[in-house]
Amino acid sequence: MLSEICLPVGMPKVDVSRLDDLVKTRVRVARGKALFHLGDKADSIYGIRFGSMKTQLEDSAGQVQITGFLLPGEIIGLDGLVENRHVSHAIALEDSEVCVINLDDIDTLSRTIPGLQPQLRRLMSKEIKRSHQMVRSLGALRSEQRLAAFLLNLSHRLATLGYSPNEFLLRMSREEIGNYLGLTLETVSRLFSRFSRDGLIRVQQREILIIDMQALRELSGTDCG
Amino acid sequence: MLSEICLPVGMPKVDVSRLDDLVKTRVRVARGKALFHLGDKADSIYGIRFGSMKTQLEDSAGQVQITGFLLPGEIIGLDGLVENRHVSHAIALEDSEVCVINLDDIDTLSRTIPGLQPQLRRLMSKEIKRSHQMVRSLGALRSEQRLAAFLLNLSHRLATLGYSPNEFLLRMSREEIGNYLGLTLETVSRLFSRFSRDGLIRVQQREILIIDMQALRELSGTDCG
DNA sequence: CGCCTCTTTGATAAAAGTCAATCAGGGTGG
DNA sequence: CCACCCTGATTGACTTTTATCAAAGAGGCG
Repeated sequence: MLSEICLPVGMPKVDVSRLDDLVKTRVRVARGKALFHLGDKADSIYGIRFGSMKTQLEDSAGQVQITGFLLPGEIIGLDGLVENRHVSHAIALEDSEVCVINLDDIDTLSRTIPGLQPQLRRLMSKEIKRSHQMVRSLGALRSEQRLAAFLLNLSHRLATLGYSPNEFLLRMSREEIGNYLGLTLETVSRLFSRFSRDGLIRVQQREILIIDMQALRELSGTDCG
Repeated sequence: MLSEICLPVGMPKVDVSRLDDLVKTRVRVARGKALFHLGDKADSIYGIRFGSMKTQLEDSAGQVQITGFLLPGEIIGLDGLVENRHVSHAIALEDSEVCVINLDDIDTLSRTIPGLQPQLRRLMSKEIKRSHQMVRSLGALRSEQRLAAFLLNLSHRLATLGYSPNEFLLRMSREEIGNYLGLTLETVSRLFSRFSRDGLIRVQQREILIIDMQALRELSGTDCG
């Protein structure tokens, strides 16, 4: 159950009990607080149990680039395993809880659970794929396409979690969306207004109601992303 | 030696001979030809031995987004391990050779070589990190900063390989650079001309001579990227 | 109530894209 | 061997997109 949240894809049932050893620790992170900071020692990765987080890079001048918004079941901290130092900050968008997966424990357990390493590889590969999609979005799409793709992607992930794909609450500000999508907050706001005017969505502050999913898809020029 | 090209970072000497088992196969790829295509079965990753390649996404409309330019010693195919299907194309920019690393072999060998899985994890984490840097470049930097960072990054990687950091040959067209950086080929061309006019570089077709590395660094507003 | 943060909207400016015309090299065939 | 052609690169004129600056509106909370 817990394991399914943290390492969800395709494990045989028998192994699940042993997998629980992996996720001994849970950590709560209050809204606005950091799970880890750039430079922190990274000997674990984290699976979100509930809540939502953002990860962001920060350069020497203090300028920030958000690289992801994470939902329950998704894994955080995969970019810190090069030198075992986190290269980004992970900050909670709302009160959240994560489970801690120690990497040495993975290596130990993987001696008796052959499927474990390929499993972790899949998770890392998925993050690479996601990140490449992000590059595509920023490199090839115009602002309205990016925002449409962003909404569809959120919608899709929320649906996977059993929530409504049509109606949801944004956990991030216009500024954070803009930063993530390489746009200014004003542009994001204007696009929301335009989508609303064109009957694609209803938007009131952070509440989103998707009215015309198909039109959004066509606008985004992509499946999700 | 060969192993160092393919899995280069920090392995104890004793293991090297066994690692050679990993890289039994080498493949040559002629300029313009693909090492693999989107949708191909992905049971291996590839280390570039010599030459250079690009990886690119392609959407249903055929539009392409280049996600990376790869040099010798770098690993290709890490984004295909989710469903064991490649999600990108890998195309040689010049006549190249790669070594093939089978993933099942990694899992088998890792039972006797404990450092192997963490090693692969580092490689994957590095790709995630690189990709996040790319997101930052596309999301937060202006065109001239992106191109400056691109040149510095190439310079740095070539220096690591023992080549001159100041003088090198671009293996990709203006169009490919533009695609990669989210710019048009005209913008890339204009920027090269401007950098040249401002005395930062000398450029003749695809030959690049970096004259003022420090100024490029300041322009890019970053260390490398 | 009033302050504070977030959001919306407008006017204007800057950045980068588009369209179009040359220009330069490299290779091919006469 | 040289002219020509084809691809890739440069440059210019103009347009579109998006950012910037500024002001006002909406909620939420002390």
